[in-house]
Amino acid sequence: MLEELSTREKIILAGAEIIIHEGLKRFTAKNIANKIGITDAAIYKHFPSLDAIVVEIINRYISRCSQSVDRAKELGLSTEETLKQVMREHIKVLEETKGAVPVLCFEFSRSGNKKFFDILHKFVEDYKKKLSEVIKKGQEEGLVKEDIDPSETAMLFVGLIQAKVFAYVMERREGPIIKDPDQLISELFYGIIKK
Amino acid sequence: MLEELSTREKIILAGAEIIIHEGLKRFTAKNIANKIGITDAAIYKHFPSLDAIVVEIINRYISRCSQSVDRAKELGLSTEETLKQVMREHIKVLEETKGAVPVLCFEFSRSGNKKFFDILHKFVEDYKKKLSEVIKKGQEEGLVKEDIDPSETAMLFVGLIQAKVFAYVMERREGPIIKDPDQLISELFYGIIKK
DNA sequence: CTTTACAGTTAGCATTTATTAACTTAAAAT
DNA sequence: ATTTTAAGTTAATAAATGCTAACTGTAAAG
Repeated sequence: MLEELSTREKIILAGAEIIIHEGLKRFTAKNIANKIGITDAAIYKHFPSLDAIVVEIINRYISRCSQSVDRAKELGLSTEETLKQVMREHIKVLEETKGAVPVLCFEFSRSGNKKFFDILHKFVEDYKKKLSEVIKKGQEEGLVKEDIDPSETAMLFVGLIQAKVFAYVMERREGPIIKDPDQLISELFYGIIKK
Repeated sequence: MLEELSTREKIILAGAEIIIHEGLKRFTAKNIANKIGITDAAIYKHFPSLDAIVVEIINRYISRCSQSVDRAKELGLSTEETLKQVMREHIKVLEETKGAVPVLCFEFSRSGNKKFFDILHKFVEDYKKKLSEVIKKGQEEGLVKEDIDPSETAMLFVGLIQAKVFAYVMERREGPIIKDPDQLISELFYGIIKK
């Protein structure tokens, strides 16, 4: 294929792949190095520490997610369509990253590592805020129920998508994580009960 | 408090607490032992390996979840109330296990560890089957929308709960994971959109 | 040409980890 | 009263891990 990738880039990709397919316990310098045909020590020519690789992986995911929300908002759609578009964009990013970052969130939000926590926390807060605004607008327009908490629901959005990754993995499926994004969105929007 | 707990029991509780509050990387014999005032070697008087502790934590959660579905079904409630009761029971188990199992699911579903994966897989399939039956009954009775897939929706149940654990962890909250279970159930049932 | 910088190597160090072995002690069983 | 067992200890081992240091080759810059 296109072997034009720099070693730095290969490290990031191999690292993400390990997290996705083998779990955090296998995210070690040796495993990453093996995967791309160098030695573990060579990793440190490109990154000061393994933590730095994780930071890079997270930051890339975060910026893509944030951008995708902004992109959806800029389309000038109705509130309902904006919300749906945001979800669709999020699902797209998730598919491409196979849900690696949720795993990282789970682990590093609790690892006592302030650096990670601050990055992840800031991201989640930012994302929640952006989404909350759309939901709040929906409430003002009489579209969304008044008794729901916008920021709670925003987190539900994010979490729900991540849970789909779990189902995907547990059912040993191949192909897309979310078969029918619009069905999922519709269930969240209109519930599962008739009328 | 009630110091009547056996060491074995303390190990399981301390282990779960470490997983939820400090992450999997800190799930080590030494950390568990420190938490309950014994040495790491003493752990092995009660469990053959650390993996065995994880298996025990997962199995307990699983059997309680399964039981709670059966219990809810036996109450002879309406389909709608049965579904709600199942969710309430599941949330109760989740709270009592402090959300450790969803975290483990995320990690071990991709760790390549066949032992863990098989346990989780069996659980998910079983749980999905039981719940699907209730949902299907709901569809036959005209309660639940026809265009939803029962087993997909069963997984949605599980996923919703995972989403809540994610939010709980990311927001560094204390206390209950799900503040208002009935609100959550209602959102799933009736959606977030008005009418 | 020579120098310098880069990107890799091998070797090694300090630490951590899971686990085991050998020993102690106190309580329960005989 | 003696033996056995359970549950703890300390000490040790082997392997893995993160990371560093010293070295090597290559290729661009001067």
